[in-house]
Amino acid sequence: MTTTKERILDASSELFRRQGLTGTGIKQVLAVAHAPFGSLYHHFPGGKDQLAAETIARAGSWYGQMVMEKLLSISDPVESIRAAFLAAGETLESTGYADACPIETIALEVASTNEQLRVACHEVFEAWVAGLAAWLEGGGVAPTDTRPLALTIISTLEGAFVLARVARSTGVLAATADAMALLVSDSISRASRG
Amino acid sequence: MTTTKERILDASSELFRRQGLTGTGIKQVLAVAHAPFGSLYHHFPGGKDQLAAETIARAGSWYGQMVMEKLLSISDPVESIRAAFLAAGETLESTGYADACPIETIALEVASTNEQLRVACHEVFEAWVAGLAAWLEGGGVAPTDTRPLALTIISTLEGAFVLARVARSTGVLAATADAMALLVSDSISRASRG
DNA sequence: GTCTATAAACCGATAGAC
DNA sequence: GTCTATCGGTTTATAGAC
Repeated sequence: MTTTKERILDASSELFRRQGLTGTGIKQVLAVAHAPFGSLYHHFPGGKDQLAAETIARAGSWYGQMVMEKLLSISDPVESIRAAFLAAGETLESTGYADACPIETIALEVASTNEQLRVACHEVFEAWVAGLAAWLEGGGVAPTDTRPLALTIISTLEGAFVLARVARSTGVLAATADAMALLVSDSISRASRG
Repeated sequence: MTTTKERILDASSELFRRQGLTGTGIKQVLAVAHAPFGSLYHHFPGGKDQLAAETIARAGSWYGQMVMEKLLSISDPVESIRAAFLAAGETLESTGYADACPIETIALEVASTNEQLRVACHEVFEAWVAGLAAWLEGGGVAPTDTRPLALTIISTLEGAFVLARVARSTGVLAATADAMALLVSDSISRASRG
């Protein structure tokens, strides 16, 4: 059973991802959620900022889990990384180049304008980096390499989303998939050599 | 001598970069530009959309040229790429993590909401990729590798900007600088061997 | 407690004074 | 042609009806 608050957060997640935070009105969120206007301030007394903060944390956690599950489903880490980038491209294409990272647009909008939301976005990315670094270490990457490599992989995915969405093409995800697979492969073979 | 139109475009470039397109009002742009309100519709009859389109093209061209000049100033392509990433980090830090890519926030905002501006952003990125690919070929990268490598480098830089701005740290630019230098180095040595 | 009606401010855009 | 005053619409937020 879905509660009103969950429906509101589902709607805000989708709209913020496609239109950004400042580009989305709370009335539009409530219309999509099929909730009356006043219910927003009942469930989110802090108004739009609180809605945004909870949306960032919830959508960020959901997206990170989804990506990690995809990585864990393939045993070879090099092919896992490649598959994750290609799968992101397929999702993008099948949603009309709308559904990429749920917090990226918000992150750029708030980075210099809203300290509280900036920190909320940072915490999501930091959790992703930590999770990916741990997974890389389990896959045979040297411990000193895991964090820089995780930062690079997530940065590249986020940047590829920007180029792919404005190009309406998955080419950049194919190119970055190969590059990231090569970096992971290099790192593992360097660790095994000593 | 700076014209009113140039002052308006300078102001819109800075404000759109920091606050995004939907987060910036045209009244705020004119206030920063020290221009009266009516002058916007004199110089930009198409209103905010025309202002945005010209801002994207102008700021995008300026930023691409600036980065390319930085790349050309160092002879070794591997160290050029590393230096460009590190320099971007220094600029970011010295501007309070505000001045990154001038069109990235706009690109994500308009990708699914404004077809004309989406294309304008795509054209800017496409010009950057073509310029960087040509530069890489001149540096010894195999012709078949130049475009995928250019796409990867620009994607990684754009993504690193997102993480760096919300983290208020240049660490991700240091990590990605090393990774991109490694990719370029690998590509050049692969070309020279085969 | 759920929801409607409205407030106060701001948006992009335009008409028209000078 | 430069600029001001204002339009209609929309924004977030709140007050209060039921």
